[in-house]
Amino acid sequence: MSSSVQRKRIRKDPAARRAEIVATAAAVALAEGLECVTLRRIGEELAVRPGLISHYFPSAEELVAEAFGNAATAELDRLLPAAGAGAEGPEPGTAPARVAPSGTAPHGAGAADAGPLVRLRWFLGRTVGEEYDAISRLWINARHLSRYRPLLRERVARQEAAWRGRLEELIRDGVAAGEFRTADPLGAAVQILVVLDGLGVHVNTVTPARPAAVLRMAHSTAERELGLPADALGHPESTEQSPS
Amino acid sequence: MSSSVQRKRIRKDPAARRAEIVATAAAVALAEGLECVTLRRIGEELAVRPGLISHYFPSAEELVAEAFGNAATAELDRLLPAAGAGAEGPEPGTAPARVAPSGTAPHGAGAADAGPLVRLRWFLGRTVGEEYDAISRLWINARHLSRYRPLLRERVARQEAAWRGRLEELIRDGVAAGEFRTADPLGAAVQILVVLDGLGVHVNTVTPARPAAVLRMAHSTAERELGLPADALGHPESTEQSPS
DNA sequence: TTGCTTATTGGTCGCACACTCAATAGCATC
DNA sequence: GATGCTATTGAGTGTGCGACCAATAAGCAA
Repeated sequence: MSSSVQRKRIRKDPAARRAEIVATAAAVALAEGLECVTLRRIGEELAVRPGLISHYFPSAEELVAEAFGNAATAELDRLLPAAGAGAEGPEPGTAPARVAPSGTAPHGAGAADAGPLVRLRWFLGRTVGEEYDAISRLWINARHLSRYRPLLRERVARQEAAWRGRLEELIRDGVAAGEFRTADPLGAAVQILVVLDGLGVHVNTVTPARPAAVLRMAHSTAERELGLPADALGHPESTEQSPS
Repeated sequence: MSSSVQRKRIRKDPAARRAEIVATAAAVALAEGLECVTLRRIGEELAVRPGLISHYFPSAEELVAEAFGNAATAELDRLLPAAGAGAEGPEPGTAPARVAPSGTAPHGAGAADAGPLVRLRWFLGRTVGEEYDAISRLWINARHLSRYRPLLRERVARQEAAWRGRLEELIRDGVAAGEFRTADPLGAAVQILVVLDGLGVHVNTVTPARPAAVLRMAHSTAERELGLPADALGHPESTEQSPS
């Protein structure tokens, strides 16, 4: 009954099909790496011929860049939602397709309507642990591949700017609310991100267990740069549920 | 006179040939990336058939891992020479072939016989600027590729340990000499390296100019962790010759 | 000089990739 | 129900890769 391949063509709306392709590519990129985003792979994933993918993306590199941009944007929105971005969502229907946020909705401590300090603590708490590993892997992947792929390089630069901007905005909010104290919100944001990058590069390697001081580097950098008392941002493990 | 290909076989000592292959692979890895280390590419570089390369390296992955290890070791020795490693060199002739250190011999400020503080300042001074970019690129490359290549992953872990150990040793020397003050030399070393990694991941992307505070992050981390006064380690650009 | 070991060649195979393009068939519209 | 647009297929091209192996010749030893 199921031995013959399905020959039935499913003809879809170009915009919807394109969105579907991008979403699939983003998922593959996040889970397996950008080099697995190939015409064949994505075509197979969607039960569609490779030629169709190249119909929507004349060059494969475009798809790869789009996949990265999509995945990174989704993760940024999940980890560091823009202030005031509640459940309503801006411009429903108009927004380009994005990979579905994996499970954990930012409802509660990380919600965009909480205070800057709480939001920052929540963000930093999410940047340690296995949950963040896939994102670290994606960034390393993209940063390396940027060496050879101009289009991807540009997308990486744009995402960098987005993450930097989002964090800077959070810091400005905190300064305005009197929770943070810094003369250079952008500089503080960059420093925190540099430390996060440095902490994240080891995901693909087996690294000896790190002391708490190292695991807390992003936290202590933020505390120092934002004029917060030590431990104001919590400990990496204390924000999470207790390990089984 | 030179139209016909050279058919003359040059038969070399296996050890020498192997060393030659590794050195070439390391150079290609450093200059163009680990994915350019292929049987064909290295064979062409040495005017030799690809089959010969696989004769010495049954799996291509082994060669890639070896190339990385070789390049990284050479760079470590150049940037952070082991204390007491002067011109004599340990066990001459026995050491495996390494890519030739590129020009700048560590004679002077960075020499292994200088004091720990001077050596550290020299090292940090070398980690900013275009000179270090190739090394940053290599590390990102290797860290990403480690995701798919177990042999390389292990080599990366070994190199990480080597860099960490070398820096820790330098710090211990400094503590013993009364120049540094820390209760946890290893922790300090790791923190400095994390910051360096974080600063280095952007080499393949166009990034907006960074403020001095960011460029000095490794310096200030070291000063903080080693109980040094601010600016004790100099400024990134002041250690170098003046730009033209 | 002769012989022998083995470093080196030349060729082949299978695989995965991006890219091209004429032919085909869904599906909305009339 | 017929028609036309176009999303989708199928088939084929060329490239580069690692791996494999029998044949060959370089250079050392007898």
